[in-house]
Amino acid sequence: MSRPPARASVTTNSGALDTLFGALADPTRRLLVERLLTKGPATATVLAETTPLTRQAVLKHLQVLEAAGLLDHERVGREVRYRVTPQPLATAVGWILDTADLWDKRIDRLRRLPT
Amino acid sequence: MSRPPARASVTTNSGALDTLFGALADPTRRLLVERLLTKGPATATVLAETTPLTRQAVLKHLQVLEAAGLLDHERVGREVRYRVTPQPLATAVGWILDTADLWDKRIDRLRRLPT
DNA sequence: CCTTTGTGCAACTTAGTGGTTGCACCTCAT
DNA sequence: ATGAGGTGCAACCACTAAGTTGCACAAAGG
Repeated sequence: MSRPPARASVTTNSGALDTLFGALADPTRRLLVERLLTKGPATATVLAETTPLTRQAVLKHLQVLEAAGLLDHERVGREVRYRVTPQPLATAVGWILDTADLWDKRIDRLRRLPT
Repeated sequence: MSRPPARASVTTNSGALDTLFGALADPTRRLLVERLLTKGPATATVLAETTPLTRQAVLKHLQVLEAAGLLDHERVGREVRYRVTPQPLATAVGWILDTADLWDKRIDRLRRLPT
């Protein structure tokens, strides 16, 4: 028999947080987000100049960020300009705060235990 | 010449956030964290019973979480009990809030542009 | 002491990720 | 019309990640 490799996800309501945290897990991607926030929208080619990476690599990162909802793009002439859409960050904070809340409840429950 | 594959990270001050967000990017791991928070500390074997996964797989996840600083463990008899240490979550929120702050500044800067 | 229950470690498989290269295609300016 | 700059797509490679299996070792309890 031997249970077949179970690579499927365990939790059901997971997708969004997966891609979101996954996108933020890479330093290059966080850098790109910060870069886009401080210096404003830019194209993949321009962004690539500021990193040791190829345009293609940067582009892939931008696509990951966009899939996570953190970016969107707009075509101008022959350029494609990427821009930050930081509202999904609220989702991440949401989960973290909920989790922290669980922790608080737990502390609380422990506190009211009879010693 | 052909630039050799550059797999090194781009940003320098990255490690902690990398492992942290990376740890949170997996639904099983988030589930384990929540599980440990609601039901209290537990061993890998017990946790494995509540998932379709092997003990070994669960153990690996626990180790990833621990490497991210979200867990620690304590040996009792022949058991090893894992427990949540949620203070690194503050780090994650920290980065997100800083980033959101950049965004706010940007909005602000745009707002005070002459139209 | 011996059996049971739990942990620890290593090898292996498969899929995913981060990166490169090469080339085709579109847009703008001369 | 043609050349140059920018984008898009696909193939490919190396490494990591998520899972499995198998087995050896440690601690409790009869």
